[in-house]
Amino acid sequence: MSLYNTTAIETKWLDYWEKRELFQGTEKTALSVSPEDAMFLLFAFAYPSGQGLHVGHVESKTALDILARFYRMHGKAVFFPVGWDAFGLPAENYAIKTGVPPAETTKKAINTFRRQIKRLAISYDWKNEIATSHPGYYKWTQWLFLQFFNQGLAHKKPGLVNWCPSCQTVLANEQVVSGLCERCDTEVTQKELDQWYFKITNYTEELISGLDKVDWPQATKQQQLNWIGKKEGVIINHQMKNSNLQLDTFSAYPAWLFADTFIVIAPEHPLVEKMAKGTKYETTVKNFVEESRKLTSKDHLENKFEKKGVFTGRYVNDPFSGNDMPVWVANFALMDFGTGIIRCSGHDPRDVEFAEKYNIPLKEVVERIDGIDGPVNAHTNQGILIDSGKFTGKEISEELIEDMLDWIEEEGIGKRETTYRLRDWLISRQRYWGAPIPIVYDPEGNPHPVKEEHLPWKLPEDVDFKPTGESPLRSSEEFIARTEKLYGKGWRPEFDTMDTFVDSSWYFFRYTDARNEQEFASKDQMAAWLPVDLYMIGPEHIVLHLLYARFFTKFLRDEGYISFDEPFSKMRHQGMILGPDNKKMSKSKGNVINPDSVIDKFGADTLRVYEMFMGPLESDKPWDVSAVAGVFKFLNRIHRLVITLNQGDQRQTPSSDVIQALHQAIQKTTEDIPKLKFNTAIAKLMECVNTWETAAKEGAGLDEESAKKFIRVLAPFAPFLSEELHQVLEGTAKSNPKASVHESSWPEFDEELAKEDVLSIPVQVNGKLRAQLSIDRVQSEDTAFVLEEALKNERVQHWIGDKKIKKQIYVPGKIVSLVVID
RNA sequence: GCCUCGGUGGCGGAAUUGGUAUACGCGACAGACUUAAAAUCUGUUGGCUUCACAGCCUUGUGGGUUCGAGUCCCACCCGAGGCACCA
Repeated sequence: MSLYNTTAIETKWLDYWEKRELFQGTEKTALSVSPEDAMFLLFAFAYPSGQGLHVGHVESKTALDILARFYRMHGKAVFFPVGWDAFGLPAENYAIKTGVPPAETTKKAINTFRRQIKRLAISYDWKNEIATSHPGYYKWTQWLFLQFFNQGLAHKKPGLVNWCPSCQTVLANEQVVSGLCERCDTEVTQKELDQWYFKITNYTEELISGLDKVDWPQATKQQQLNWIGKKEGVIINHQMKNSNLQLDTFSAYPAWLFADTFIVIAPEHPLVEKMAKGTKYETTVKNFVEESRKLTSKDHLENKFEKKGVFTGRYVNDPFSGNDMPVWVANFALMDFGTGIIRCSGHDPRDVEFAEKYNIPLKEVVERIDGIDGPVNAHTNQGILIDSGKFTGKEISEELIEDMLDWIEEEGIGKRETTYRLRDWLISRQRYWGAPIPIVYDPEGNPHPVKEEHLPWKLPEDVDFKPTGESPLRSSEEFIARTEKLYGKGWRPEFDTMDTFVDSSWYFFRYTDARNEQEFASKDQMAAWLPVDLYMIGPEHIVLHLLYARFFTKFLRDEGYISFDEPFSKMRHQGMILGPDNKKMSKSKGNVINPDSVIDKFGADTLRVYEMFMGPLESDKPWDVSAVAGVFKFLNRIHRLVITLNQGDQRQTPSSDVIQALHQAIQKTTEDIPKLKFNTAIAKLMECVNTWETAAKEGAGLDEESAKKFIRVLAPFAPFLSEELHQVLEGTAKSNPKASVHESSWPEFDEELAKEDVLSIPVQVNGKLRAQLSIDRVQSEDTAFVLEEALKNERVQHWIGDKKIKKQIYVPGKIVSLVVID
């Protein structure tokens, strides 16, 4: 038996769909249906890398494509757009090496992706395609920047920033991973620079509470919360002796405040220099600060267990004990947590380690009640307070802590405070291939927004790509001349470009109205489609992109453009597809599977069905070369069954078995597809084919009408084969093709036909399975009858013997359970 | 250390949310067709005991609840990911 010709079928129907412009230009279709029938399916748009499509892209794109086709067959309006996160470093780095402009490389890469995606029959709406590097797109990225600027949410400030010496640019906190640059793994250093920031921290509380409104994986929500890092505690004010300086400390464990005996301050803290000035410790302190500034974040991590510090020569008054507390500069105090200053006690193992090293006296104020040795710490924070002023003798509890905080506030010693890990978003990048920040400076150096009529504020082309540590745009004569011509002599443009995460924070708005030249998107179009019904995104984008996109959404709501406040109602992540060796695919390991070569060998349908059949969408799964061939076999069996059905005069009268299998398959796919459980849906289709094949051998396979239903259910998974078979059955495959199978409607299933006629009811005696009863479905409702049948059963009788039946249970249609006693 | 998700045959995985554990696929073994191989087709396939009928065991480990637990509860072990000198 020969195999069907995948290439011939696929080119034929691809061509036909393209001519028909199937599912293209769908942006207005939401207007003709009720809002709940408008589905916006969003794939996290990709960076068009020179490597082309990999099998991981295929998985998530296919999953969404199946949903798109499924919902269209249900008469819903589906919006399934495509675009490119086209600005970014790889194209620029390539330009540095070869001199080829990023615009060219990017265009080429997009063309490759487009060809590969079309081959897969992903039913994207190509008429609404976008690319962030297109002036028609970044004009609005810049316009949005100006809205933030006008509202005071984009501002320039000096500060210590993360600097990647290899990429020659600053990085956001989010782009530094364990002290290394997220992209190139170079050690990140600190640098003092004037940079642009977005005030995402204005929305911190809302970024937390909004998570309750969305259907996202729990782990994703948790990671966002970790990143925001909310922590409640108390700020205590301290007056410095012989000085007008005041030190504020942050404490998350107020029960120990009476135990604190000394204070440490972070080396980067601006007060360090001031307090040491004029004391005999000035030089020691200065040297220590210098030394720690030189450390990269990675050094810092590697030295993490060695605590170092120096005394500043200063004391503060302790509002709790009334004693003097020495102030130390220490490397374990972090500038970006709390206030950068800590009160230290014998209850924190870290403080203890430091104090013992430098012989600083320690104190404890909690008497343990759990009988364990050693001081009470953060994990065993219970016991009775001793030597704690008016709180002595009280047991630590939530109420006690509230009382202490009330007292602290009444006494004016300090006040309740919540700190966050989240910082404002640094968006300046000293790179070429990004959207220019639309700001110009007057001769005095004051920033002014670029006028709206000058947008898009175009990225100049006459630049030198070689990295110098300064923005490449500085080398553009055209850029400077343009600014002077439009704004006056002595004016100069901002030379930095925006972080590419700015581009991707609003692309889903643009999709809804991609060709609008008057607005970033019209309110009507956004209201018609948004929020996104399902967002499919890799787990690697959980923190950065999602946080930023949510921030943009909340801002645009406050500006009155939209009325919702969370952009992605439902989100799911695809798992990673691993190499056959169960390891992450990588060129160096030589375990990369190329989707093009799989298509060449087995066709796009096999690739799609295999990837959906591998296992649950969200889990990581290894590639199995022979299982791919198994899927191809499955599709060939379908092809054979349908082709022989249409040949000769062997008209089949389907057996009840095969009709039942068909209705079960329709039912299962109807239920599983919206739940993204594609693997079990396909398993059911396979079972149906198994039954069909057996029945067909006896002349009792599916009739033509039933076969057509099967093909329609198969269509979202295997769009090419199902189109071919659909047109074969319509008699239109060779010439004059008719309406596509993908325009047909989803078949209904008959629940009665899907049910088994005779049920096999298991009987348990004392919890052990002892017999199977065959009961007619109608009779299975009759409890008395089934129990009687069970007791009559020979095997059941054998296990009961002459023992007494204590209890008998029948769960209709499921199981009989008998309990006997000796 | 904290948070999250997991642990089921040789492998990928299924199990209607407390009701026949191992669906479906891969692999393996045996057979048919063939000079032979490939392809295709047919059977068998969790473990142990048994000539067989059949019985016992089995969802990381140990307890518990229940007529009944992969599923619920408690304790622990292992793996993956995230956060972390976080006061």
